[in-house]
Amino acid sequence: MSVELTAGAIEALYNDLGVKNPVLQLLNICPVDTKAGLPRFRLMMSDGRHSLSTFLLSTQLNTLVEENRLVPFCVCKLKKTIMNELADGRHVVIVIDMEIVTSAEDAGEKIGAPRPLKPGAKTQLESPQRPSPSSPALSSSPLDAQPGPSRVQSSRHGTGGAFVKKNPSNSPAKAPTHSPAKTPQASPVKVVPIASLNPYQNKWTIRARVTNKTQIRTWSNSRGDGKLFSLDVVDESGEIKITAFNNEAERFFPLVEKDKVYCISKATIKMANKKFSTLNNDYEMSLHAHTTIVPCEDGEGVPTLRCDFVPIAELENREKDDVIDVIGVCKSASEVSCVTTRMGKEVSKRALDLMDTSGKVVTVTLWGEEAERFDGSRQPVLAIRGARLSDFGGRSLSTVFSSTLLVNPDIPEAIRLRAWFDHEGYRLDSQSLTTAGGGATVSWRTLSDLKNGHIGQGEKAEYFSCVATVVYIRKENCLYQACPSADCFKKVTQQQNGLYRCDKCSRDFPDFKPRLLLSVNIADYGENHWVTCFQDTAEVLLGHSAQTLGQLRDTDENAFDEVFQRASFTTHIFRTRVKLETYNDESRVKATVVEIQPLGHRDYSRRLISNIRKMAA
DNA sequence: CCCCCCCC
Repeated sequence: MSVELTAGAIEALYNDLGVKNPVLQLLNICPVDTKAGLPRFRLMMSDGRHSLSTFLLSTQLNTLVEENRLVPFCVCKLKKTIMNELADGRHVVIVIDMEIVTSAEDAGEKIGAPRPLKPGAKTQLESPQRPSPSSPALSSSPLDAQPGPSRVQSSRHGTGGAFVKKNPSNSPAKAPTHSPAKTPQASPVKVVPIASLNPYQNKWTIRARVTNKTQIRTWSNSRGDGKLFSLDVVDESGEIKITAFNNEAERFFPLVEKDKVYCISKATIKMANKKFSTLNNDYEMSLHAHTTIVPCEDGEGVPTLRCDFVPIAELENREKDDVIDVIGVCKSASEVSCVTTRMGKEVSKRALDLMDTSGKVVTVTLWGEEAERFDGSRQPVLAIRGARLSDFGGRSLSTVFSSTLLVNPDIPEAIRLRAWFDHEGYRLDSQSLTTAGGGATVSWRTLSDLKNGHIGQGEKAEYFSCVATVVYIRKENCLYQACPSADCFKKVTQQQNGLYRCDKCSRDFPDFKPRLLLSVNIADYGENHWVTCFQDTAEVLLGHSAQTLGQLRDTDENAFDEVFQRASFTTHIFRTRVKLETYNDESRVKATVVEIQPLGHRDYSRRLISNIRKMAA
């Protein structure tokens, strides 16, 4: 097999001379030390004449590595690259788009006898670990962490050809030069791709489009309080989350609009906390007093959000918690409803059914303001960038904070879907991946599973159902005085003046409402365990409202006791939420009952009864 | 410097 490499392309790429779709051979690939977040890969490429090891693969191409296709000796066509000059003068070629034109097996070996292009100013003394031409080992240290002067000198291996800027005739100049490769000092700071931003460099400007903008939010915790808002921005190389706090929040909030393009410079780049962002970047940005954000006049070239849509039918084969992009016609949308989270917060939600040309439908849940604003009445095409896959009801989707909704976006996929749906899709007998009611995922367990740590050991909450019998209910402190305002369940304290103080609402009330918090010991045939029932489940278990119980306790102690007697030794299905909670380095599994379905006394088995008696004794 | 991905 004969493969033609684009001779001279390495030199051209390095010097940003503009070379179209060069064909290069991969000689080596190694991960760059990114500490956290998505892996990044550094490549050594060859054009048969020269090799260069400062190629950086943009993360959207990581799949090529994961699929084991981008391996040494494969031949690639580089369809889009961006040359980026680091603070120390080294040039990094960021590969935005490429395709593999010849596999490693087919290419078989190194083509030609490429010599390293060594324009860097480092001498051998300064850089003893520099890869030798015969052993193309790459350093896995961060590209930017190494110090180095910013001069550019001619290649030691070259034929006198130097590295120069593009000249008017668009052909490399012949005269050798030692002039700095940096742009003249008078010119503005160079626009760099988002993919090249890192904490070690501070003179940069990015030109990026805003794809998401949050409202201003306030916070208050032990470390202080303040306000903030955040943006997601994108350019052709990647994306990054930007947060503005306090003064900067006030300063920039009115200036920045979604979908517009801005030049942004002088901000802090820090590691992204992947827990809170699904954006494709290891870093995020926060603004400071010297930050500038200027609207960009010629922003047409800056892309809108790029999506990698997963067909709805394909969701069946994806993992729970995968973050995916999806597009479909919104066949139907529920009314907006209000749910109370387990933290006691009220939040709006709306469920949509999305369908695509596979004829499959999936339910997507929107939250908060997004749920309230969404108008599904005209069956719009909805694209969601970064939705999270859940296994509720089989397969369903939910938006998260970093998801972006695009309603009737002006993209080919949306236009195709619209036409398809209006012509034939609308009458198709669609099949949903999400079963109504979601019930298909009940996980039946025993209390031994809980005791032995088979469930409830993860950071994330797990749900299980078990059949168990109430052995004992703690009467002491089962009722507390809760804040009377609608959504607040915080405990109140009575003041000198007789009023009840809620610290959460920062208000005094003339009264409180009694609320239940029951510690219940339940047992099945093998084990027993303490679980907590809050208001709703406690009322089901005891058969009385918290209000009634509060009155009984204060007026008729015997009747109060009898309620607890009657609830003892009843058997139910307990749907229970378990989670490992850590307080002061000590962790324990917290089990909260979220639903109780009575089974009645008849369902005792003999073993169950004897076990329960034993444990109650 | 926050948010902790929410509900069935």
